[in-house]
Formats: sequence, structure tokens, C-alpha cells
Amino acid sequence: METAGPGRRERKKSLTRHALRMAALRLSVESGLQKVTVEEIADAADVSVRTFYSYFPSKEDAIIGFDASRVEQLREALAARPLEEEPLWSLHVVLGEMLSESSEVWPLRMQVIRADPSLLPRMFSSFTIFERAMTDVIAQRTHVDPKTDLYPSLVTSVATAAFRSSIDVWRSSGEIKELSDLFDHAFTSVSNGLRRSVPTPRGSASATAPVTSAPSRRS
Amino acid sequence: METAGPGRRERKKSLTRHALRMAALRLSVESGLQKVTVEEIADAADVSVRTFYSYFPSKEDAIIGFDASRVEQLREALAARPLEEEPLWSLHVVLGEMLSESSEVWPLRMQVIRADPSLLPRMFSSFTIFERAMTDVIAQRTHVDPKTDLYPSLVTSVATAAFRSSIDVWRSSGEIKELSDLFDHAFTSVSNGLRRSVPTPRGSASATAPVTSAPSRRS
DNA sequence: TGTGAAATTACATGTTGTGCAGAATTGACG
DNA sequence: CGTCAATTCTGCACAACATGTAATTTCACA
Repeated sequence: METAGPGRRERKKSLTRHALRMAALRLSVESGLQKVTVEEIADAADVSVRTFYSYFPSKEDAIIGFDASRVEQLREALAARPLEEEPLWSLHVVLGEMLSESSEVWPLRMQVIRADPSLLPRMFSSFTIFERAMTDVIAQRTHVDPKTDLYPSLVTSVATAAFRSSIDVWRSSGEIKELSDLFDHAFTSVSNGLRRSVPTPRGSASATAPVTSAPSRRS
Repeated sequence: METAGPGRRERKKSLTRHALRMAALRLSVESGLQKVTVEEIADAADVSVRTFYSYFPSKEDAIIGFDASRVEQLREALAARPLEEEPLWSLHVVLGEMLSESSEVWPLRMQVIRADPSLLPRMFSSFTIFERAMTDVIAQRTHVDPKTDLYPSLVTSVATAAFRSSIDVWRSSGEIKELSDLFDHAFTSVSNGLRRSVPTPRGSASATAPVTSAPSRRS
């Protein structure tokens, strides 16, 4: 009976996983990630230290890591987009969904990151598995080989780049602007080829084809 | 007399720094980064372990870290580009310069990364200081505030994204294609707004304006 | 209730990264 | 040349991280 989906065991597992993540977040919000030890986190979740490491490879991953299940959800979300849609827009939607979906963890995450900005690069590193998944889906939808064709990898990495700089500016601006606005603006700008907003109408020099060769190196 | 620039002391410092980096690279090429200890690296460079840590914050940084001096060079290179040039193209040139400039370290770096791909995300994380510098220069050249205006941050992060996926595909394709070709193609594609190369002429559905709102969330 | 698989645990161990205090090196100045 | 201050290097101690292993417990299923 019941949902017949995950057994008692699986449920307990994802429960402790969640408990560990929340413990890591709560403790880090209080004292800062560097002052929190794995032992404290494990104790707070009432498991042994060794068990913590069977759930997360490191302390940081408990804070900013990606669930494989979450990646799977996003993979399906991307696959569910209409095929005619431009891949960049599909990613726009999926990433936006991920962003707006303010689960209980995002605010805490952001608070920890604010106290320790060095976590941001690390968080974006953890996007790698997500990017790989997105690249695969897009490759499948556009019928190209992601190993040899640049397009799928390029679109996803550019999309996450838009994601990245949106968060960066949102934070450095004091979180005044609406994050989703910045995010939408980023994608519009990218799909316009990132041309400088003010095209400097004066002056005749149009966009000339850039010389491919690199300038001579100085001695 | 002489260059009157760096004193004997500074010269010795950057000498040991270089020795440590090369030692780390050479040893890692032989045995893989994980099998190499900091002690071995320090011994190979004939300094104490403690001294290593006064030059690099971690083992990995000796392999894939950025020199502050290198960042400064690239900052100047970007600042030297003509003002009329599209910022995206300026970054194209500067990054291409960095890439093609096959100093002695890049081949070794690549070899280590090939044996341990988990270093790639970490390497891109270390680009952060570089990105910050590029963002600042572009903000200055376009007369906007990088804290509130998305453009400078967006252009640089997209440029490094192009850099990123170029290397990714170059590696996953077995390093068959010329890296610089992939790189150039990536920037062309970005400046075209990343439209799908094959516009699927059959089917009547044209590219519709995407709905900005996110789809309803499932229960 | 018994059985086998999976999860948790304690223990041992090597490595990382940092603080600290003393020794060694450098460069300036008399 | 000799002294002296500043910087750099070094050894030591130490907490924390991360992993292998083997014993123990928990759970699903028959």
C-alpha cells in the first residue's frame, strides 16, 4: 500500500541526508563554515562521523553540493521542453525554475556564502554534473555528438555563466534588484550576441571582423 | 644598475615559486596528483614543507593556480585593446593569447588534468581572480558600475564559458581538432546569439517568444 | 523467524593545512 | 668589514580532514 515507491530504507536514507545537510547549514549560519567541524555536524544529525562521509564527500558538499536526484529532476524538466524551442531558452526556463524554487535550503545557502564568498566558485564547480546532464539532453535533442560538436557544451556553459554573473551582480549590488530580473536580462543579452548596449552611433567604424591571429608577444 | 626592478630577494622568491610549481607538475605527471604528497614536492624543490605552504595554499594550487602577476599581464593586455572593439572580441583575443602562449606549464598541466579530470572544475574556480580583473577593466572601458550593471560580469563569464567548453570538447573528442579552431568557433557562435546551427527548415513552428514565467510546479 | 544484503559504527591511519617560535638569510647603513 | 633590522625559512606541534577495514546493527523479504 502507500505510494509503493521508495521503501522504508530509502526514505530513511534521504531523511538522514537531509538532516545532515540542514545541520551543516544551521551550524554554518551560526558560526561560519570554517569553524564547524564534521564531528559537530554528525553529532547534530545523530550519526557517526564516518557515516557523514558516506553521504557527502566533504564538508562543503553538504552545503553547496548537488543531489543526483535533483539533477535527474532537472534533466527531465529540460527533456520536457518543446523540441522547437531554442536550447538556450529551454535552459533559461529550467535554470530559472531551479532558482525561483526557493526550497528551504537556498536562503541558508546564500547566508553561508555571504559569510564566506570563497564558497561561490566551489559551488559553481559542483554544477559540473548538472552541466554534463544538460549537455547530454541537448545533444540528444539536436542530434549531434557532444563529444565532437561544440554546441551542446557551449550552450549549457554559457547558460550557467549567465546564472553565475546574475548571482554575482545580485550580491555585489546589495541584493537590491530582483534576481529573476537580472537573470532574464542576462539571457536576453546573450541571445543578442552580447553586443555592447550603447552601440556608439557616432563614428563610422562598424564591427570589423577581428583578426584571428594573436598580437606579437612582447620581449 | 641592471633593470633596477626586482631585487635579489624577489628574484629568488619567484625562482623557488617556479621550482615548486614545476616539481609539483613533474611529479604529478609521473604518479598522478593524488599519489604525490606535499612533502615530496617540497623535497624536490629543496625546501621545507612549511615553506611550500607559504607559496601555495594547497597542492592543487601549485598545479592549476593563477599567478597574481599573470593576471596583471592579462589585465594590461585587455586594457591595450582598441576602445571601439566589442568587449567580447577583446576577451576573445586576450584569452586566445593566454591559450596559445604555450609556456612550459600548459602541456604538463593538461597532462595532469587528463589523468585526473576532477581538476578541471577546480581550475576554472581559480579563474575567479582573472574574471574579476577582466570585469573591472571592461566596466571601466564601458563606463558602467560593475556592481550594479550586469554587462561586464556577463561578458567575462560567458567568455570563460566559451574557453571552458572549448577545452572540454577538445579533450572529450580525443584532442583531434585544433583547440584554437574550437575556441574561435565558440566565440563566433556566442556572438551569433547561440542560435541552433540547423534551423530545422521542415515544420512550420517558428521560434516563438518564450514565456518568461516558469511552468507550474508539480506536487 | 531466519537469512542475506545494506547501512552504520568504531578504530586505525596517512595527509592536509596552520600557528608559533627560533634559526638562517638578506640587504642597508655606518 | 661589522652590526642590525627585516624578511624568509624551518622544525615542531596539533587539529581536522578523508579513507580503508572489519565488526555490528538494521532492514527487507521469504
